[in-house]
Amino acid sequence: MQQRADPRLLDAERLTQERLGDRPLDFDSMLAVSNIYRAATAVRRRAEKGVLSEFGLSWGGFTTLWVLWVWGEMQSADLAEECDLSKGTLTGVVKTLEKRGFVQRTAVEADRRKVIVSLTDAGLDAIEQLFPRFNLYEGEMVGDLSTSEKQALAELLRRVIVAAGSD
Amino acid sequence: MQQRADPRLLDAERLTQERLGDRPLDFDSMLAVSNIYRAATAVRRRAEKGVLSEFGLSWGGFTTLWVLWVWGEMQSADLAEECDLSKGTLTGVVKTLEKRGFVQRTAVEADRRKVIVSLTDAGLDAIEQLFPRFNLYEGEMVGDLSTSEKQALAELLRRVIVAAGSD
DNA sequence: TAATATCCGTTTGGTAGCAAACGAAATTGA
DNA sequence: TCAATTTCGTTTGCTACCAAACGGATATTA
Repeated sequence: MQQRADPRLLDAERLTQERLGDRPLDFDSMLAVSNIYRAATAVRRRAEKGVLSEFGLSWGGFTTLWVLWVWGEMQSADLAEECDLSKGTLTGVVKTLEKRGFVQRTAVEADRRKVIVSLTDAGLDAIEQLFPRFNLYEGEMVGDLSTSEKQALAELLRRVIVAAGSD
Repeated sequence: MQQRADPRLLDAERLTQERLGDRPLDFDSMLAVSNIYRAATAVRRRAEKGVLSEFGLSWGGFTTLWVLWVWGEMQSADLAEECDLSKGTLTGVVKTLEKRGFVQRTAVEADRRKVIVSLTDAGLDAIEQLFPRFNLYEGEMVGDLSTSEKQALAELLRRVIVAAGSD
């Protein structure tokens, strides 16, 4: 009597069960973590190919514009922190955004080591136009989920972020 | 009477509500998507700094070894597909793994355009040692969640993967 | 002060990632 | 049979990303 495969698993997940099912592994954690990563990749690629490419922005560039929009101008180190990038990476991202005319750097008089990054008018314009459209994409990507499922998903992930972030 | 902030939101999420709360945006989708991405970054960084660095492996290199372990030797294009990488990227990852002595390339007699990638003995050894430890990390990173919450998380993400993957 | 330590953003050197162009090898079709 | 097309994996040119080294600027301490 043929047992039907669990329809809630992706093909790759099923094969993994077949091949590793006899080992003492934590499959629930494995599936949760690997799906976090796969979902993030899918979401990023979709957004980059869709809205973001029209503005010549990568995910990182978009995030940076978004943070500056919501938080206002910031010093480089804080911006890196908020965008969840290393400061070295941020230097490159800001350089690219500067070329596109979306942000500007300003030297700080009082402490000449520091640099303030802020949106230009063009950058403000771009993010004001872009974000509502980005948000529509977000809606599509989690469109299969009900409101309470979206909230549950966000909350579960919040706990993962906290747990994984604290070494 | 001071309203207390919702303790279930991260600081950045709270500020976003403050700054954008009056706009007609889909906040539930926004929080779900951005937390997917933040969780993936946190998980990846933690794993790379922890177990993976001991074996000189990146996330992509690890994934490739893992796929070869579970699925067995594969032709390049299929391997790229299964690892969720472009074929160009896979060429580089395999090159790195070859240097480390973990995989080998074999020409296909019948069709000389094709290349089979397979684990070496050292590669098999590495993934057999590595995966159980990686799995412990996975367990820690979602350790705050109950078994049923992990399963719920995986299932919600599965639906996001499907929705975001189908353009 | 002057010497030392710390802090800040950039640079460097490495891997990773993509799309698109490429060249060699099949396959198709006329 | 042979020209055109398709199918492989690699290469190229670009951005992104990190850790660590760097060099200038500020703080600290003697």
